[in-house]
Amino acid sequence: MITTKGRYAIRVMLDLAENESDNYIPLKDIATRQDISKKYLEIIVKELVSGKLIIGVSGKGGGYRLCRTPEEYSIGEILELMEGTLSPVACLAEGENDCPRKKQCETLPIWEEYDKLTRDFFYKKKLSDIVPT
Amino acid sequence: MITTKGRYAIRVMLDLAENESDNYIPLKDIATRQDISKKYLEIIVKELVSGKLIIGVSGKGGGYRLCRTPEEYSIGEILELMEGTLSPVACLAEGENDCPRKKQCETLPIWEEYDKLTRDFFYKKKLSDIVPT
DNA sequence: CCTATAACCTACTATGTCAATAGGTAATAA
DNA sequence: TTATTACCTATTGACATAGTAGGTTATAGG
Repeated sequence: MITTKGRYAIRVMLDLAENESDNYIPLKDIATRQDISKKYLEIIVKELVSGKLIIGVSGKGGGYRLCRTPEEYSIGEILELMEGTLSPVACLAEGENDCPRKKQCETLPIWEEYDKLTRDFFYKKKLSDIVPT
Repeated sequence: MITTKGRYAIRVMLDLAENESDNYIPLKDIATRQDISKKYLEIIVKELVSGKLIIGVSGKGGGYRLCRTPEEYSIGEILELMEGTLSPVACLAEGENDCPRKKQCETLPIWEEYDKLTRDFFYKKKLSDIVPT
């Protein structure tokens, strides 16, 4: 299940997209607009920064800013960064391909199919598809 | 994320479908064939029984048996029974429709779309689609 | 230089879920 | 009466989630 971290991250990215300008946007403003604890958002934006999805600048006049246009962000990459994996089943998540029953497993094809469905859906969906025009 | 309970439940159902006969199938046999702890499977089949997906009979010669044909079981209903919900996001799970931001939430449509995608996928997929013919 | 503002950093914690295990009781057929 | 089987209650270790708390560093403007 998609957690608050992933969902909040998308809302942060959206907020940045909607309030784009020459200035950096302070987290305080995002927290207020989105009605999410600033402290908790700190954890989330930190990961967005280290994942190179946004840029953060300290000090007065600082804040956060997107480093690409909204069309160039897929929801999938945001979610994958925050959740660690987009896989809806453990046996398909990265680094866990060691199931001894893999060859004989009759259910694996379903999970693979669903996994692909999920990936396609979220990678095709762009940030710009959500921003109101 | 789909848990072992859901995944094991499908394997149990499949095992029952593949080994269908006039006799009831003891859990011990399923556990051996599927290589899953019998103790853990007890929890799972218990829920399958109370959810009316299978029938259990105690005593010698007892065991479990499907109560419909494999064509009549959707993977979705098995998963939904075991996981509690099929919703991939908390805000859409049953009984949690109390998000105060619902009306203004820009991300809700994505979750709804993904939710529908997931439901359609798993409810269209039948147990008989997996059983080797 | 000083101060306000803002990001950044480390640590902690309550709660809950997951994936089992343990040990027993009740039902049924031969 | 005995072997077999489902059924029942309780417990547990490990881990993840959703935060909180409090401090340090960087930067712009006066």
